[in-house]
Amino acid sequence: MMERKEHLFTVFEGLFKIKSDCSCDIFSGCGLSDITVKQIGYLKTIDEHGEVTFSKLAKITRNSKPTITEMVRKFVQMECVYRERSSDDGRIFYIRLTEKGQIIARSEQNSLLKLIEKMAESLDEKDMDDLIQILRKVR
Amino acid sequence: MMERKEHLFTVFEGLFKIKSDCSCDIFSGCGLSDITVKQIGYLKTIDEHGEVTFSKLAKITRNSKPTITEMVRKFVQMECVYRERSSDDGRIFYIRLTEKGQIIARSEQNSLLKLIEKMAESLDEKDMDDLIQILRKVR
DNA sequence: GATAGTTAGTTAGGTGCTAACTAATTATAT
DNA sequence: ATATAATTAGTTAGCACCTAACTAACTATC
Repeated sequence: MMERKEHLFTVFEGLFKIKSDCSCDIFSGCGLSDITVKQIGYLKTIDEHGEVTFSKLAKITRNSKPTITEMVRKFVQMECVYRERSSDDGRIFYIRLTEKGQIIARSEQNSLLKLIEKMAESLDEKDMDDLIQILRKVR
Repeated sequence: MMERKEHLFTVFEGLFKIKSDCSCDIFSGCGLSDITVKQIGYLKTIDEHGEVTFSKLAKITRNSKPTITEMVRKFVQMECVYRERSSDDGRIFYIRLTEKGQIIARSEQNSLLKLIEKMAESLDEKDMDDLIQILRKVR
């Protein structure tokens, strides 16, 4: 039993490594190797709330409006977001993710997808079905 | 095939979540919920090099000695390391990990181990063997 | 004299704040 | 309908704190 655990450990260690490498590739592919965890978190928040204004983001993240202004300025500079003026209210700007911003915001899913792709390349359909059946039992 | 990938995605998403939660538990269990990625990295470096002095750590990490002094001061404060004076040379201090420091340094392995334990609880021996056989094919 | 580690002072960048402001909208009075 | 007061959206300026790192100078030890 101990040996099985060791083998499992080794095998999963490898999987986690692959995913981590995919993640790094995503960031450096976007020219953002040193983006911070906080910044990624904020991009995810913007992604999760489709229609987000400065005031709304300030409320969601519990930050002040000037903080959001500065953050968005940086993201614009990094080409992760852009401002879109509302047609209904001349004061309002929506914060929109660029293509790059979306990639970063979804880096977690994207790197996991890459891992799944890699697995699909190496495994046949039976293997995958078995894998799904087995792993479904883990809570 | 697409459906299999989706199922795999879902199942692995769950596994990654479990591991991530284990990781967070480890840090907050040590009273270090807000330890930085850099700090964890340095503790790992200290862990990997058994016998490490200030000069050596400065060399390994490509930092200046005062930087190491300050970093170690913080880690001492966080109760992650302690200084051990060399008996051979009064100038030399070894940087040693405390129990807590070791836990943090090995948080990656520890959280993965917790995940493996959790899996061992849910799976019988055949399942585990199958799992190992299947996942071994992934490169 | 050379080396191990420390202290003093500094810089850069991330993260966040308050106070004050402009521009735009809404509410109210006439 | 128009004018004015009040409110709201977002910005600018200045500041604070933190992490991470540096150089210069120093003390202790070999």
